Amino acid sequence: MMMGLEEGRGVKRPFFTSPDELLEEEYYDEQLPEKKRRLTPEQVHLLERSFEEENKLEPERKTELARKLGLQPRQVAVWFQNRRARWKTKQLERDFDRLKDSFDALRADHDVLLQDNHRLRSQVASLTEKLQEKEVTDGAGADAAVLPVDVKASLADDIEEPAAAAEEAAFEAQQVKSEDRLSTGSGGSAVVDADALLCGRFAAAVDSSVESYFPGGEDHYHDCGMGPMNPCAGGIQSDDDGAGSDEGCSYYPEDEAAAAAALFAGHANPHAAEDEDAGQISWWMWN
DNA sequence: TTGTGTTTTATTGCCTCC
DNA sequence: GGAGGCAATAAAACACAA
Repeated sequence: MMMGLEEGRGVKRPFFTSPDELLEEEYYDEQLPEKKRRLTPEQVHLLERSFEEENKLEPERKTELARKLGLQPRQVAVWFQNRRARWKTKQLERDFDRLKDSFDALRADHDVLLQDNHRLRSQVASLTEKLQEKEVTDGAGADAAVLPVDVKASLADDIEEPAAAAEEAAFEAQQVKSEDRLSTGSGGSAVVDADALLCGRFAAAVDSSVESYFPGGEDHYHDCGMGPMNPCAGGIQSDDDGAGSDEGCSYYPEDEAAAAAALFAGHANPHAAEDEDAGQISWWMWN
């Protein structure tokens, strides 16, 4: 069915003929329609420059470019379509890397705070033990002068409660406090508050991160980098230019942003963070 | 040389906007 | 309803290791 060039014409044409040659020989008009041909470096360069200026193609610009390049207007349109798709793919990879870095940093922060939590619990247990020994040696009634009864009861509860239950309480506290993270909280132990605070920080960081990655507006795709040299993206460069000039924005629509935020918010739960190796984080982040 | 993976060009079908 | 955009996909061209 598919006939090769050599079979069809007897001559194998080099792929990188110049635009002039293409024009002179009415190259594409004469070619077998089913054979794909790569564009010349000059053609690609001009197309890239045009894409940097504006990634969408008005009809006049399309015909003008096609005339300059010796291509069919349809080919120019297809090139722009594919170029937008490549740009979007790269942007997706950059967004993923940024979010992963943010998550890794927050997880490290969380781990440090969990260690602090554990250390402080040990201190509380040790001090309470000493207090109880002192009660025994000093006799009944002396403890009233050392600590109020309700404080001692609270401490004892904290010590006796299993770690998992304490963290559950921390998560619940976080849910309550997440709406007012910066207020000076009271009620509940400082240890638990620290954990809850972390959850709040995580959620706040995710909130701001997601907000920055998925900025508001009806059309992020066009607002961030897909438009003509917008300041957010810092301009669009060709892939050959290497690093992303079009970093810093996402093309995610709002519903996808919300989904990503929801996934992150799920990990404001310390249990989820601890179990993440087998949990949804690993699924989302590394699959 | 050949097998395989990647990139590029092009098509198709669906969707949205005017 | 037509034009144009996008996602998914096919297929040719290319790169490269064995």
